[in-house]
Amino acid sequence: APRTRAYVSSIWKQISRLGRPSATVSTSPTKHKTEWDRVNTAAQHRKDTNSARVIQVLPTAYQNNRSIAAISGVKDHSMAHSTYKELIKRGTKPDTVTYNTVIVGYAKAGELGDAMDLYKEMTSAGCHPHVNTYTSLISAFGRTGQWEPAISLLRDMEIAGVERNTFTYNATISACEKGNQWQKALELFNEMEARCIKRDTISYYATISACENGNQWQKALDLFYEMETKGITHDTITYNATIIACEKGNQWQKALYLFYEMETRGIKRNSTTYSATITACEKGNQWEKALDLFYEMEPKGIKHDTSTFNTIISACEKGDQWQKALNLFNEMEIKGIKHDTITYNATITACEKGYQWQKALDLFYEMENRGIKHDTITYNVTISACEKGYEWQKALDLFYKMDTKGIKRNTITYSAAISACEKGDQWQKALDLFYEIETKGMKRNTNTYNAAISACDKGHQWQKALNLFQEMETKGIKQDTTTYSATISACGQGNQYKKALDLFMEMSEKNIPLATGSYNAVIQALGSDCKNNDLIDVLYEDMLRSLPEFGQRWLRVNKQGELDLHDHSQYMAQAATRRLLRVLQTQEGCDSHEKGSNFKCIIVGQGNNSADGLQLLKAVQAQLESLSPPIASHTQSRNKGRLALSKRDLSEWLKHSE
DNA sequence: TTAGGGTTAG
Repeated sequence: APRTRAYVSSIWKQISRLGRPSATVSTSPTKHKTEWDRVNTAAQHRKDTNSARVIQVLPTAYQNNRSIAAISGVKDHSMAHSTYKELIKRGTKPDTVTYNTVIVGYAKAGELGDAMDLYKEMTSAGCHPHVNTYTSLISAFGRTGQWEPAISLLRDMEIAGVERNTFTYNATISACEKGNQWQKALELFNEMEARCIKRDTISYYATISACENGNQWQKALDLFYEMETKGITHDTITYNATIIACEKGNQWQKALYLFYEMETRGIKRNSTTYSATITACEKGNQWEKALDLFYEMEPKGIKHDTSTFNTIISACEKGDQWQKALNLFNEMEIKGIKHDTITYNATITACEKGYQWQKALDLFYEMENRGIKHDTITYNVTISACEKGYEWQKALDLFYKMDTKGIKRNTITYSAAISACEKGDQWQKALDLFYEIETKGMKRNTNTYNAAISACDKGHQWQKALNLFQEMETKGIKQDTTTYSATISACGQGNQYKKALDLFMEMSEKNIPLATGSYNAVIQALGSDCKNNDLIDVLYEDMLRSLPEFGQRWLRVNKQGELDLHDHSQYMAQAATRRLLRVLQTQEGCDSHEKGSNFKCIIVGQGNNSADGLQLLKAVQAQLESLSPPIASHTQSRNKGRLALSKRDLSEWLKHSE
């Protein structure tokens, strides 16, 4: 750079020799698009319109090239570009060096169309591009993820007989990495060895990164350890890339291992290292570890900035720690670290997950006041937050506001809005939005279908739900647990218990994981339709076996005398109540009159699957009263979620049923 | 006289 600066000043001296331009001319470069223009203006300023003298400033191709290079190295490329154009207009013939220089200038500026035009012109003019010119072109394509032209340039070199070196290959591998072509990257990496081209740290780095992008953490790790055997030194960046590969592959322990290895090997950790490791912990549900790492940074002299805060806020969000996320958000304020769109998005997401729609909305509007830009993600998560809070109209307002604000919607936006309609019992509106997706040139995915099916379920449109379900199959869209649960539930609403049961059985056949919702849906369908309690009880037992967290609740029945019916639907709660009575009947180590005496209450708090807790409470109470002899029950005034059974009635019933 | 390759994060 100092050398180039010297060229510039020498050119400037040449220009000045013709008469120093006035201050107004020299200090306002924006007025002059080219150096040529500047010289001309200077000449005119002196009332010297003898263009021949002006041309003398840059008379030969040699000097032209120096000038272009100097300008493109020190100033901006657009200036080199226009200087070049000006020279060509004046009849200067470009030579190999001119071409190379200008192409590189274009490539650096990302003007790939111009660069390639010149590249073709150069080749047809019989001038050969230099290795470095190729490399810079490949690199420029790579930066925009265009791996195909990058590779084709590499092949062009072979045809033109231009020797390829480590730099060229590195740039091409990097292009494949950016273009998500990990196999191609690996091929090129192997090709280097076959052609005896030395691989260096960057070759490894670029290939590891490509594997990381392609979710090939194992390959990335292999390459990382291969470096050691080949005597290529690791540095902070290769460690970072490998940690990121482990993070993406959900290998948080491996990421952490590499993180600690850096310390023992004396390799400096920077904020990227911390951020990547924190993200790895976040993915492994280790938000506490993530926080430890975060607070370890400052004592180690690594400053927190917006990015590291963004990472840790996101980790707290993933760990369902919305309050911690908000605290960190406020800590930034105190420390004077700027919030950006990502900070807000992560914090809003934390609030959304914590069902804090009001806070989410506050943050959304705070952004407007502070001039921080909203983007698609901001809208998506805020819409979701409103949806979760049953504020479906607010959600739709935001959805439409995107139009006026010129913010693009994506499939996620639509899914969120459809879910909001579902919450507001607007199934027609939900379907309208669902069909709008394709007309806007976007693709529907599992989530959009799930949202639409759920809306149909809520709107008692079982036939429509089933149609959508089948449409997924014909279109090859993956059906997941939610898809099945929602469709089963819709079938239940439409008194199609056979269909519901078929779908439920199909889940196991297709290895689709069963969740509470799936059991809830099928039991609900059976309960409301055929009322086959034996079958329901079998399914309930099956659930206790396959979902251990539910099985564990039953241990509390004996230990604490409580039965927790959270997340139970109405008929599932009744199945649980029947099971409770059976359990109490067979309680061991008790005299018959003691059976059930330790039992305190049934917890009928509002579960996710009970739209209102009272419904569940009433169902269980009615069931107990329908027994013979009936069992009376009552809630405590301070906690409506706990239903206590009359001790006398229970003991009476147990005696009676012996 | 010219010219090249490397970091994450919602």
